[in-house]
Amino acid sequence: MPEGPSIVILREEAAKFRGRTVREVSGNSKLDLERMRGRKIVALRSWGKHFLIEFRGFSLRVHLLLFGSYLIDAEKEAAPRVSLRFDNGTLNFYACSLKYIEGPLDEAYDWRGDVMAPEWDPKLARAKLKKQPDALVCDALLDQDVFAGVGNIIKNEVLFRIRVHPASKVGALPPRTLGRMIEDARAYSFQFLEWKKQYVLRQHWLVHNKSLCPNCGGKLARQHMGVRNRRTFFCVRCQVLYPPPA
DNA sequence: ATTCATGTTGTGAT
DNA sequence: TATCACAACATGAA
Repeated sequence: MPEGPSIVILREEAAKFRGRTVREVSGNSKLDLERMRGRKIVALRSWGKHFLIEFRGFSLRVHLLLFGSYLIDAEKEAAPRVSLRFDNGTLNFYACSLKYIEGPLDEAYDWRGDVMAPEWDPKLARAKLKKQPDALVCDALLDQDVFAGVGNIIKNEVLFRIRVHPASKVGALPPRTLGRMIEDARAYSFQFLEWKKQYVLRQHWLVHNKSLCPNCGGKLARQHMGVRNRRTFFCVRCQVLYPPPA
């Protein structure tokens, strides 16, 4: 579920609850869920992997983490972390992290950092990357402060699409290559969104969870890499390492 | 049956 | 004080 494009789908599916009043609330969250009862939803928004239910004065932030899920107008056996009932349906979240955001969302979030947002600002991303020249690109793409919404699948696919080795240093990328990484982080995220909506995302993976390079036919490398130590799939022949090994 | 993974936060050690 | 490594969370797919 949980990369940025999937949260956009959630936001679109939940849009029918905008303007609706919470009639019933329940769930096993430790938060004071009662706070939402009787309150009207001002907006349903998202920032990166955060799904935001905005009320007047505060918002509920839902993060699906690795295993989280949701159901609209449906239930399952597992106990919901939070269940919101409206006159026109229900919104259920399972195995997720909840948090209240106090005050206006525009003060809590910089929408320019969300790769899925209309406000996305590639120049700002470049400026942030300039401050971490020693970071590996496989870590930089997962940095939610730079690329909010990018997750491990998008990371792997983008690096293959731009033919950059995941262990490359941010500061060693030629400026045009860095520009392509920033551009493709957004472009592929929207491609991901379209494929996911059509239920054909998985079949379009080029390297993620794959064993052979679609470009040269060679065996893909698979290793846990970077300070985040996440699964990384790449082709040592087709993806260029910056700086080049000595 | 067992392992592992689209992710983040908090804790305790260094 | 700051940084780091790891545990915890929790569920379905392979």
